[in-house]
Amino acid sequence: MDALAHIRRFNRAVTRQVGALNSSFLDRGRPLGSARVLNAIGRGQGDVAKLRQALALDSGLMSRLLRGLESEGLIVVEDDPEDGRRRIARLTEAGQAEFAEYERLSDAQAADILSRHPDQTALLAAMDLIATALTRAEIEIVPCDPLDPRARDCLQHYYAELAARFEGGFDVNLSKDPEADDMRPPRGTFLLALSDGVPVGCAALKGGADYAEVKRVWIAPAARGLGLARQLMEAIEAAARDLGQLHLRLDTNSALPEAVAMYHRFGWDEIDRFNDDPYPDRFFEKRLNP
Amino acid sequence: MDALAHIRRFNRAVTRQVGALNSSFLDRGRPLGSARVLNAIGRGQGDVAKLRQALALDSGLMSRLLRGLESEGLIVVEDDPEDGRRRIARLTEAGQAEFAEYERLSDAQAADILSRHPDQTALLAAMDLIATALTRAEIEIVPCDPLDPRARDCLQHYYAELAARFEGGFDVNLSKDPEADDMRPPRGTFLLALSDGVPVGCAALKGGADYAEVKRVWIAPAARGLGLARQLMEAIEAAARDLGQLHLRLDTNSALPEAVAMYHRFGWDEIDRFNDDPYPDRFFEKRLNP
DNA sequence: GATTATTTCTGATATTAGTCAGATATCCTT
DNA sequence: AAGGATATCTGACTAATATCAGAAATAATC
Repeated sequence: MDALAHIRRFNRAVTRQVGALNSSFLDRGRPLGSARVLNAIGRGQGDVAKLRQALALDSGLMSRLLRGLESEGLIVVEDDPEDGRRRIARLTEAGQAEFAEYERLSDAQAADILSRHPDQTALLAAMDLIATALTRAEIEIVPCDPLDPRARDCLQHYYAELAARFEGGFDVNLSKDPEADDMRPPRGTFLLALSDGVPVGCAALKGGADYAEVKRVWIAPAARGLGLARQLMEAIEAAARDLGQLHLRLDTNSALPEAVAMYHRFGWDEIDRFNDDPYPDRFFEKRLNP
Repeated sequence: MDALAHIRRFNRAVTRQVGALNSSFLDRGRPLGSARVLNAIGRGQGDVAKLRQALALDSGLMSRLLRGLESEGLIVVEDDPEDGRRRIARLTEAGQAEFAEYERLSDAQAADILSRHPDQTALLAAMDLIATALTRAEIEIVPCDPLDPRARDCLQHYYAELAARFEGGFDVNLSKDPEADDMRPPRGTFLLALSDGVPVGCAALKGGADYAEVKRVWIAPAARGLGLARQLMEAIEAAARDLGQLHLRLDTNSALPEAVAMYHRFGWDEIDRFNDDPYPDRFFEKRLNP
């Protein structure tokens, strides 16, 4: 049985699924085009130009769809204060209610899919893997507060993975957990890799007097092998330069050979132990050009 | 991060994917409706009534789409000899060529998706898991020749799994490999579980003089937990009844505890060793009512 | 054999989606 | 300040999709 047969089967299965979702959307009595626009606006895509690009719509069609939603009282379209040519759409109260109904429909469908498999964790992992593969070009790296729930989410996965891979386990309380303030501007930063809003990786820069430390570099299993680590490390270095931190250090562990190999590959120099944290046994530094 | 966010992301990713596939289909200069009908016919859905149901089309629209394809010379629509009201569509030679082109387009896209992830095995496994979950209601169990490539495919997976799970490995040549003839009517049968044409499980009945043996019960990892084993075992028992084999036996191994538990659960009685095959160490039998 | 149901087909019509050309207002660059 | 680029909007048009009503042929049922 060749691989293509499996992909064809997958394509047919999800095509049906998408068709079912679309027709359930039509049950709300609005053509699919309008529904798509309404949902995109509800999801924060208010900028009409971006909206048009995201939905690949002709400007004429877009304009008419907006007029339609406007006359239904679901949206208002206002001039962009920063650019008189552009316009920005936002939901009215009625529009928000309608958007919430679409979200409810979509969530009900999602719950239904989830209920179709006994191993929901495996199903979610499979979905993540596929969604990441399909949207790999669109992973964006954004700064984020280290206490943001999405950041906490990444860190929990990170700690859990360390606990699983270190022989003696891992207790974050025994490690030198950086203060959140050290990972916020102007001292440092915390970066999140987002794929369609879902966090799939993180990395932190912890500011210090003599040097800055790179911490908490983690990539979701579903997103490994896509070159995301390089993107994150480059973003961290760029952030360090912006903050005037040109002397970087980090520590890691031999139990994470792919991390050790990665730092070597990315031009880090291995150095002697520079702290007394009980977990790391490998230490690196890198000096940046201004 | 809750599960629904992950599913929504998956939905968006595959919706885009489906959209891309659809628009690549449009590159062949035929509206999507016609293309869908042509493909359904090519995949064996010739019966116009079933076609209409499968694609959820109005009878008027269906009729016009068929006329369109007919006037393009891609299909011929003939009366159903068994029911004068019904009609049956089939591809002409030109239609088959056109259908093959669509398959090629779809395969090219499939190959492209596959190339987007470094771990293609994991990606395929994830696709299988999802496709199986989405189409679980539509798994069909069909008899099949034991030498059919799809059967060989299942058996290879089966042997590989035994090799991985038995302490000393597994060599099919040391085991009593049933002759293919014993697993064909009228002596026995070989059943395949198909999900949209892809084999996701198998089971064999090997005919014998005193009793028939159930062999080669295997479920693809992606399809486990869906109750497929019960379906297969019930189908095997039904086949045994049809063949007049009311005394069934099987052997298995303690290294496969879920199999042992399953046979107990399905009403099999554990008995003493009844053969000298080196691999099994657990033996079962079941007597069927006629 | 009459009645009812089913299947397909045709005609009429409506809605949705997609395309193109040009008008207008604004922004950007020089 | 002028010219070119960009964003939106409107009008005119085409194609595709969807819906409805009824005709014709056949099957199923009583």
